Amino acid sequence: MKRIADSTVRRLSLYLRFLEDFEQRGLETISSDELAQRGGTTSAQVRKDLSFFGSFGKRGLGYSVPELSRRIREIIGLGREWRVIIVGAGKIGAALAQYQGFAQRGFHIVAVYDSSPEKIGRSWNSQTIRDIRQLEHDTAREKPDIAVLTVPSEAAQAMLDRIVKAGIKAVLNFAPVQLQAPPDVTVKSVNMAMELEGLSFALTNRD
Amino acid sequence: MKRIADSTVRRLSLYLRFLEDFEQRGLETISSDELAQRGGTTSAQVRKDLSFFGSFGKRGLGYSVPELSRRIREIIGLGREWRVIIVGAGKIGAALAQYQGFAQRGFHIVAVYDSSPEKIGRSWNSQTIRDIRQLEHDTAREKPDIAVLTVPSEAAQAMLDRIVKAGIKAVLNFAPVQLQAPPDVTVKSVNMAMELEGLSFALTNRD
DNA sequence: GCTAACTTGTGAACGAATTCACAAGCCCCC
DNA sequence: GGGGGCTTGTGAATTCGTTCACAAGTTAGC
Repeated sequence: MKRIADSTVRRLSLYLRFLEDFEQRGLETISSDELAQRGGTTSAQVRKDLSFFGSFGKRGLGYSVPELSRRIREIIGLGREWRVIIVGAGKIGAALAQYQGFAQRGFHIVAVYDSSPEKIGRSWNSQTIRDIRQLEHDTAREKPDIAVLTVPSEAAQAMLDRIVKAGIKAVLNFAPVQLQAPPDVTVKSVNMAMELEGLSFALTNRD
Repeated sequence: MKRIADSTVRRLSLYLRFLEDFEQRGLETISSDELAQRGGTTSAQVRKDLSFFGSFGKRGLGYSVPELSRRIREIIGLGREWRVIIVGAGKIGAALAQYQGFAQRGFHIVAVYDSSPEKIGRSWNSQTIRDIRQLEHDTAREKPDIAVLTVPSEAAQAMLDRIVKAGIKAVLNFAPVQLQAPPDVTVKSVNMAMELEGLSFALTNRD
């Protein structure tokens, strides 16, 4: 299959959100233009994005909301449940663990780890915080799909190495550092500091 | 000035982090290639990024770590303190409010707002949570530069409109929705759901 | 069944961002 | 002080992503 741009996948994700909204309101069809307006893009972009995966619309009419919805979910891989572990039970980990949006989309938190003796054993939103030393052992048995990494920057690379070695192929990193991983492991980073600096730049370099 | 790509600014932010690291370790000079390797890019990319703003290096030698560091800080606009307000005192807001990385980079949280009577008045990491109804009044007086938006999705657009009307020109949004703002207002979004779906896509569409 | 009004799907044109490739400059050592 | 070994800065080439533009298909109304 032709390589799909990251930006395309992000937009699909966005379209899906609108489609679910439309679905709930009982709307039957939607045009690429309506989708584009809500997503802040163009109708050509929407059609191009979808065309990488097939042709889902009807000329003259638009797209069937339930069908397109289903198709995008399928493309993104939301048809199944994903098993997620959270590594690092700090403030961000806490916020994530109880964030409802995850479960809704099929991302189920199956374990939470930390290294601090005060935290290990404490209960946390229906999860007991486990000792990080169990990571490899648990992973071999429970086969999580995705690791969310919320440890301090200094520890992030070493922990990623352990996660990779344990066989997990997808990581969402919250530490504000650049991580190195083998090519068969996908790492996405959420870097608030970087976003803030983007704002700083925008405020500083106005015309 | 020529328009600078978003990706360029993000990389500058990244380089700066490495430079600060080098600075602390007392290193004097660094080459574009070393910077590139840590940042997961190429030396040509590094040099091109910098060349938009001037020529800071010495041929044959590389870049002076302290000087380049200073220059990038200047470019990004980190020479001054930015006044930040947090709108929405939920779990994510809490995690952000106590995140030390912000203050280190000159982003100072000057106020936290919420609409819930149980939260208003409570103290929170050296800030008292204020009534959201004060937003316009406070903003006129305290002139914050940046608003961090951590309210539920349903409330996000309406709150953004208020923030914009109050005269704030930069917003960091954590609600997983697409927001509309006038062109003179910069909005950056951190969307964890979207990143997770990116991972789902990557796991699903392996070769 | 024909026409008018729409909307999709997609090659082609365009534009933006990255990579290439090399001249120009600097340092060190002999 | 001249040569060899580096490294920058930058036009040119290339790759990648977006937008244009239009043929082809669909629906509705008459």
